[in-house]
Amino acid sequence: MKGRFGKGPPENWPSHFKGWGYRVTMPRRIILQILNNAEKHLSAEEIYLRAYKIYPAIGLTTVYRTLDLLIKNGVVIKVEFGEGRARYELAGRVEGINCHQHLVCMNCRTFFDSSELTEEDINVIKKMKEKLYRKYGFSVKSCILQFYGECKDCQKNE
Amino acid sequence: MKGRFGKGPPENWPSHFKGWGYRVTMPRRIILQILNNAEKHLSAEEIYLRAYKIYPAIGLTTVYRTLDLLIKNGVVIKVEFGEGRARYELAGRVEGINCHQHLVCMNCRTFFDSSELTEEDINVIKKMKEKLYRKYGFSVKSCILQFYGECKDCQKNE
DNA sequence: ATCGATGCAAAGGTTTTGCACTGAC
DNA sequence: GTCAGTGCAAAACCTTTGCATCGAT
Repeated sequence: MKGRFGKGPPENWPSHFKGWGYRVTMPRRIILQILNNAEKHLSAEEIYLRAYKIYPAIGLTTVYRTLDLLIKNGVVIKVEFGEGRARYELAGRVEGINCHQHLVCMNCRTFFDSSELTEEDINVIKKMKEKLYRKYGFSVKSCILQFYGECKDCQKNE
Repeated sequence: MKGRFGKGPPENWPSHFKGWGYRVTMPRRIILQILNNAEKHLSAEEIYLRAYKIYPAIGLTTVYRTLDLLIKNGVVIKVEFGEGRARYELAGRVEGINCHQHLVCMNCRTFFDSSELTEEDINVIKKMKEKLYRKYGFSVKSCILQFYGECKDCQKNE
């Protein structure tokens, strides 16, 4: 199971599992489809439950293993919001970088996406990316901007 | 154990545990001291091991509970690098926001800080903060910019 | 003296591993 | 027919909880 990280996700990934040298199986097809249709960051268990409805033979183990594979190939990003479980989302490519913006309420622990990066934001991130390459030889593939604070509701109930 | 999130860390926090209405105990003093001297992001176990050398009576449970307390009071930030365990670091306040920049190698899983935010970077983050408040009523207290990619060494061995 | 804080042991929850079986190539 | 991929059960981990005891105030 060699990671091909760096090549980025092929356009038609379902069939391109093969392109990476991996076998195309039902669980893999389904997991990718679920991630593609996901309206939010899903946990491994949530992915498992959705997959189960379509293909009850699936095991949670396979979900974890497939996610690892997709992460290694740069198709999926693993995110953690301090809940004690990881969440996964498709890496959407913007300007050569996959960039996600998350808000986490430190009080009630809710979290959500805010994918509202302006052109200016993206330019700054691109500059940071270049600087990190010059300075550390580190090649940035994706980035997560996680803001912690208090959500509207929690501020009210202060 | 009421969180006082939002007030920010007092300048002389060891003695100010008391200021928050909490008792000043040996474990708390030691854990804070360890975090203060830490050269990197420490896991709960690493903190425990360091504390143990100074005060062998300490328990891992207390480490977790003290960290929760410090997080709730905005003194410590909990970070996750996808290792399956959390790490903790002191929240250094910059321009009203605690901001951290992390690099994580998706191949070898090493990670490190790059706390090199330019004035421009900080301005952009401040703008984002303001926008998030206007748009969602979300009050940003700290932010983590996590870059995922490949480190120098892993690129060589490709 | 009170009651918050602690340590231990046990529980809880997520993720990983071992192994025999299955199915994609 | 091979061997990568799978599912199950068990193991491994990290973190939290219950409870009796300790100690800061």
